[in-house]
Amino acid sequence: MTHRTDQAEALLTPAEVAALFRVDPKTVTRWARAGKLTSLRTLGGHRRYRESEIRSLLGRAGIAS
Amino acid sequence: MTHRTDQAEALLTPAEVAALFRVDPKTVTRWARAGKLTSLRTLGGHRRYRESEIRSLLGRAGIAS
DNA sequence: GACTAATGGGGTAATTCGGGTG
DNA sequence: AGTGTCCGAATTACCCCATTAG
Repeated sequence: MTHRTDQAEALLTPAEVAALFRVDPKTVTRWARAGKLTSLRTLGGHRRYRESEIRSLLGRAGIAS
Repeated sequence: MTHRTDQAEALLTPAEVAALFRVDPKTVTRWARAGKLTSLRTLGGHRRYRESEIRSLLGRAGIAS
């Protein structure tokens, strides 16, 4: 392995997160603004979300079905 | 030891940078053209990016706005 | 030299951003 | 307080094909 991409963490787009929660992408943006979600930014300003965090949040809601 | 990277700067390919930011490789190219990223060129004209710079930009994770 | 995957350049859809509004 | 929608502007994604990387 020549190239090391160690800290690579899976990221999700706003649309993907919105689909998982069944909400509008804009709502996901509001969650990020409110600090309820950790968001990275592309150099163009678009948000990316940590898949691990999303899964974690979804898991809690999923258990209590 | 695979390579001697003593004094050489670690470089990343467009695809690797794209994967880290969860964007299309073409988008990384646009960032380079816009001067948002430092890019070296292979003798054939393909771009390579400094891993240190990329990690620095990604390091702004966790800073929820 | 031949081969596969990736990149560059260009154009054109699809998302996202931000603010404002129900 | 929380969410969905409309708008314009900016950013990103997907399409082609010629060239480069390995």
